[in-house]
Amino acid sequence: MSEPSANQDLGNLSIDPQPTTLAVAVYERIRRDIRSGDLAPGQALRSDWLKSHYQTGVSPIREALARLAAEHMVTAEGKRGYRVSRISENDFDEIVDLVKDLELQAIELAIANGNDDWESRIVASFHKLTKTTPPGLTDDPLKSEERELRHRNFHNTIVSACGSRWRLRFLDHLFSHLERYRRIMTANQRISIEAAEEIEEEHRALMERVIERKTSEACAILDVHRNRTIVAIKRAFALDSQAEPNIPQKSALTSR
Amino acid sequence: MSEPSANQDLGNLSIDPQPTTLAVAVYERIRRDIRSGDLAPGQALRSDWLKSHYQTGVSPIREALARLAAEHMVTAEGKRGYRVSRISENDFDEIVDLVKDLELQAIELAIANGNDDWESRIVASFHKLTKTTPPGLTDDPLKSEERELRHRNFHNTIVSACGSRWRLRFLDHLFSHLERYRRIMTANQRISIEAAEEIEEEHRALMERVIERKTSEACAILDVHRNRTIVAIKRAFALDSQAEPNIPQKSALTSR
DNA sequence: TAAATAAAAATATTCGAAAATATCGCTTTG
DNA sequence: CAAAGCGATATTTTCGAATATTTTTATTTA
Repeated sequence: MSEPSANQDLGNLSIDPQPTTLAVAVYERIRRDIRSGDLAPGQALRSDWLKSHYQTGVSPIREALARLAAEHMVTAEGKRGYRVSRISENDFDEIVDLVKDLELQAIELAIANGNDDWESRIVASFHKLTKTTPPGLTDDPLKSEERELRHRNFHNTIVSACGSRWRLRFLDHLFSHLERYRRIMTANQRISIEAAEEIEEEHRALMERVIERKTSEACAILDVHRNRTIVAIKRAFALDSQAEPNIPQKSALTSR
Repeated sequence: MSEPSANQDLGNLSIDPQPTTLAVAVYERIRRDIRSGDLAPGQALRSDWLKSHYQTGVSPIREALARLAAEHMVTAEGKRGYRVSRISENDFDEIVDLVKDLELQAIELAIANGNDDWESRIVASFHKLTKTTPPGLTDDPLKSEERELRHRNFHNTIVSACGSRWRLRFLDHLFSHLERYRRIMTANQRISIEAAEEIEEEHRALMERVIERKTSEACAILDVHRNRTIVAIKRAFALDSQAEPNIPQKSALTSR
């Protein structure tokens, strides 16, 4: 396993240009639909519906679901099939805590180990990010999908030089869940142009501090950046529980 | 999601008495065989062989492999099937680092949150652990399998009150990989009765400090405890690389 | 001889249907 | 009336075969 300094293969972070098997392709599509909220939490995933919606046989679908179950994106229920994993404020808090733990250390390590190539990849991914419309400023699902991809990519690139594939895997995994929470809870929330610009400035500042190797300043900015989202999501949860103090558990039986 | 204080459901840590589906049963069996080293790193997993060995059709097997791939216990290779994930010293180091990070924090949280029930579960799991033969003192695969289960259970129980299912999941996941390294690298290594007793004493001391809520002392013991294994495994790696500086990559084609 | 090509074998992946299981609605019984 | 029993239906899980792909072997060609 020879490694050119700290610039290592990102592992599962890179996406197949053309997925290797149908099962993997379906897996990626379902995961995307869960992250976007298109497949809602708690929703039952009936094989017939999945078959016709994704245009395949059961085998690829069941393989995809098995993988997603291992990632806790879906939940297998005995011999009663699968459903999209439910969300909860408690679950969200746990994810946030872990991300903060793992990401802050990852940034420190990345700043310590990163090389020129890493820096240029950060600059590149930031540039791509700025070329997209922020979420809450567009209704085009394709555009917001692309935005999310680039946003995830930007943050992944920064930590990518931390030197630990396992840490990167876990982080990416947690990012995915975090993204789901953000997209579901802040769906159809508009944001102002000013707020969008402020977010962009945060990304830029983060990038600059990281490249200048100012560890503690970079961490501080990241903390602010994360907290902004967290507050928004927590507020959404608060409103939600106000509207319906007890969510009816048994529902969403007819898919979509 | 109401929770009775910190005594929460362990999630995937509890094992199904009778697995719900064939696919899950096969998944558990293959995972066990990989952890034990029975299925060696790098070994190709041919569907025909798996079918006859585990006595099922392809579907459950492929679902099991899909889950294991998500956990990085096996690796999917395009349309060329699966093989048991390879091991490397670098990978081992990463796992160890992460475990230390996550476990130390988990213990602190658990000690802060744990209640009477948690304490009694620790005592119970420790008692069960003492009733088994330490690894390296028996050749009976059934006995060492049971030992490993109880050992994992002991450590899992201690952290179980940390209040974060996600953290527990990740930890359990990492423990599994760590166990694989330990069992593969220290296979057919005998240990002395004295060493075995010393390990048992460490477990007892850890349990006692935890229950006495002496956080820093508990962490210190855990650190020593982990380092003992780490040193042993690192030594095994050193001997290995001495014997064969370059491991031939393409091998183990005819399964078992 | 070495590289390139083609046929054959081995293997993985996917499909469609059979089997097993769970769910729903209805009837019966205490 | 509530609870238990029982078909009928919906759904998941599993199998066996069909298809697609990769690997090996043999053959040809430069």
